Amino acid sequence: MSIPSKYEAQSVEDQWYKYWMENGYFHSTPDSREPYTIVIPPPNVTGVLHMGHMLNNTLQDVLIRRARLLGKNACWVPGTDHASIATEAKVVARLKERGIAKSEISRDEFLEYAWQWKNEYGGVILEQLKKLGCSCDWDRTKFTMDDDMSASVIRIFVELYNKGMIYRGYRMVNWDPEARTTLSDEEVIYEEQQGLLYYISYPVEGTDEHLVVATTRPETILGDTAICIHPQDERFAHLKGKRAIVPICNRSIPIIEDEYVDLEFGTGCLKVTPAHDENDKALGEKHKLEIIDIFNANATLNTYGLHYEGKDRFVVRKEISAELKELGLLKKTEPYTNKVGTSERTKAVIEPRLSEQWFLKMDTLAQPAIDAVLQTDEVKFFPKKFENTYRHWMENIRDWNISRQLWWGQRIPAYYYGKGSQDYVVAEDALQALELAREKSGNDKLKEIDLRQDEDVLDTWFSSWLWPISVFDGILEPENKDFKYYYPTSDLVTAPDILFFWVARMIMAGYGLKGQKPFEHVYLTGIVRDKQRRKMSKSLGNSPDALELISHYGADSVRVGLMLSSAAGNDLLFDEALCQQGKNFANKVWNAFRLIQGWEVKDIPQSESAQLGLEWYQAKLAKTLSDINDHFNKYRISDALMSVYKLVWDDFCSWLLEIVKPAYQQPIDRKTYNAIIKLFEANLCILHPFMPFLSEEIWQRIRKRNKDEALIVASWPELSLEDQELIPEFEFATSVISAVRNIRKEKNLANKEPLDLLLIDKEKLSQRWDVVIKKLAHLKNIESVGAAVEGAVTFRVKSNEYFIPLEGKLDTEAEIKKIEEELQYTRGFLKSVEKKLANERFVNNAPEKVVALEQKKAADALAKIETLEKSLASLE
RNA sequence: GGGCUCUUAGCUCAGCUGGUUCAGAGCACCUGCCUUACAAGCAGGGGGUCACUGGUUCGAAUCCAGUAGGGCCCACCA
Repeated sequence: MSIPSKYEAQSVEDQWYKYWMENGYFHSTPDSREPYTIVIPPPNVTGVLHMGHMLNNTLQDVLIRRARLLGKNACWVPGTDHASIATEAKVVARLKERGIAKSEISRDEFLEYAWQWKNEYGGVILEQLKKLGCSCDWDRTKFTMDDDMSASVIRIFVELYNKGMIYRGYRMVNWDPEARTTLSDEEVIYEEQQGLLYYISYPVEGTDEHLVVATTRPETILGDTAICIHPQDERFAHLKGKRAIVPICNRSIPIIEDEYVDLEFGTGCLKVTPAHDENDKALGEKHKLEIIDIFNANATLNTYGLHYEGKDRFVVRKEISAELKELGLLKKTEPYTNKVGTSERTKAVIEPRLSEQWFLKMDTLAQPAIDAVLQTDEVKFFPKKFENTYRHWMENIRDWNISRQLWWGQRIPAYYYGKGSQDYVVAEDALQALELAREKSGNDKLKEIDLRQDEDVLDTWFSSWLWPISVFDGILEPENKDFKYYYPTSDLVTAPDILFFWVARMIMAGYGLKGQKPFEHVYLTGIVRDKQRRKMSKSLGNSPDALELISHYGADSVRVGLMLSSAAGNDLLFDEALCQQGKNFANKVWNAFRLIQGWEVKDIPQSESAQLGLEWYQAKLAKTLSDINDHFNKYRISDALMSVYKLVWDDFCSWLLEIVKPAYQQPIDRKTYNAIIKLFEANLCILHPFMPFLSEEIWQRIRKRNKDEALIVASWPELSLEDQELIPEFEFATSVISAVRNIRKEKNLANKEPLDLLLIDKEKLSQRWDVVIKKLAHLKNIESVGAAVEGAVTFRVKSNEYFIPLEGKLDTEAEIKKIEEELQYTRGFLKSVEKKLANERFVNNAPEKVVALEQKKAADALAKIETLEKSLASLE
């Protein structure tokens, strides 16, 4: 049977995924084992796999696969998010393509379209995760708008309302005129924008004076209801109590005084537009000003816009400034950069708008969530630095606007029965609502038809914040087996940009609703960027197609590429070369398999070198394994991978296999062979979380397996840390080997030309390594001698001096030079050490151990100098 | 404006409570090799005043202060 010399990922990956699925290895049910649970950060149901998902989900899969190998009951719950605003926007756009406007159809019709669309295209991303190798428990797949999930959301809304934590408020909110909905503060992104500061002149009533006001938004003058000056501002003192005329609409407005005004900024005069600015609204309330809202929902002007009615705010900005200029009321403009709020989803410029919305009180929810992270450490962040960010936000938290003027989502379960502002009830369904309404109104004759349910839906995050609870049905059935077993979950892996949106809120929900943390560890990934540090995004077009990468390099290689440079919390500068590195590694492992697979096994005695090599590798594996476990415990995933990488490539392939490898066409002894297979299996097991397909493929082929055996459910190796002294011994041996190789290269000697190695052995190191050195350095013979050998090339490892007799090829001058250089360095080194030791304060203050070490350094250096001087003498 | 954080080899990063695991790793680079597991490879090698300036200390990449320059988060100055 011939095995291809290149590993072909494409031909095996799908097959193994299918095999794992068919055997139910991803599926988890409660049992006596310790649970290990991850809930996926649910991607948008209409989303497609991008690099961020790949990073994020590879990390989760690495963790979940390792937990499975460690014998835990690993459960990774997948699912998708309904993403109300994003999905609704997509559905609206699609309807538009078909010539249907949202305004023309009913809510029910719209929802029907939306569901249809969701069912057709939704969940593509989950299929893509399978290509990546994600071992999710697909039987548990959830969608945030599944019936039970929605029912959970509604129940929590009612519960919180009844506790008085949810209230309605007429507030200034962030209005997205494109999506025509409000947004929470977190969904607004402030961007620096180059704009203009317009200086507009307002005539003062009854005088021929003018007041000049600086504004970035001239179109809002039509909503002005006051001009504000600073009470101490002498420039305007004479205008106190007077009124000004708003240009164009010629409305008379009061000139008010307030210390809020910054004397230094602009002209020291502020126009007040309570309907369109948070601060102005506050001023308006304080001074009892009229509120004039000049905008429609889509940010065109309404009737207050006069001749601008129906025109967009930005169009009006241009036109109105032109008109003002014509009227001679636009004194000047100057360039000005300010931060403009934009919608995270639609990128539209946010319009502050006054409206009736639902809010969730956050202060009581926040406190236990702050304590859990910062006091009790019940929830731990990796990396820790995000705890500061978290604290900052949590301590300044504001009430959460949870209503959205959309249709796609959980409809707010508030039912109105009358015209009064308090004529409503909140209930899980219409029937209960009716009962409550009758009670509250005292009107027994109310019928279901008299009830009008609130038109708004809930913010998407109002369902996601329940995710770790609701996926296990912990809200509707709090005592169910799954919830009690899997909750709280173990690890959460997510990007830091949703720390507030999601992570913080889940922690609040966990404590607030269940009195328990939702997860123990939060691993915050970096953001995937391109080589120029730009965030990878669809619009920039700098993001490679995830599936193309997989089909080109294989899922394992892409996973390795991502994991190699993904220190927690550090941005990942993605470069396809990383995938190539992964692919090279896959091939390396594959070829190790090919080598071993090709050996003929015979019952012959084991060689000394093989035995020694195996003992050493055992020790090395144990050490590396403990390093790897330590890395995992600290969530240093890329370090863990690098340790595996070096273990397999350097220690296993480059050293061990070379040590035990039989000569060409020679058989290998059974004992060594069996040991190698076992060690290879251990390597594959450690490698499996990172490269599940390749490792399973080789593991299954390397020896005969029963039907119910699979690497995915094998056991993580456990090794004792004995015989660790073999490691430094081996390092000594490899130094000798490298030195010989070096001389071969310098002297241009063929690799396999047998050489003699003589040495003056001062290190008292066990000579048992000679067999290994002999084999790997291609030596005829290793022999101890009493004195320096003439006519030989020399090198030193620690205090040992080695000679390779090379008559004819010896360049005495070069040899002398080499020794002199080494001598010079060693003397310099000795001098610095002696200087340190001569320093009384050092000797008196430094710990004994450190002083002893320095003394040893000095002694070693002295010995080496002596050796070098002797060699030099013999050459000259 | 407030808070947090970073600056170590060409690139990406390790270096925990100051002292031989202190100057490291991977990649890239350079030089030999198509040596029957692997050229997606093997062997060898060259790269760094640890951002700058002071301080503490017997001793600083590591602790402290300041300077310069990045990054992130928060914040309503028109």
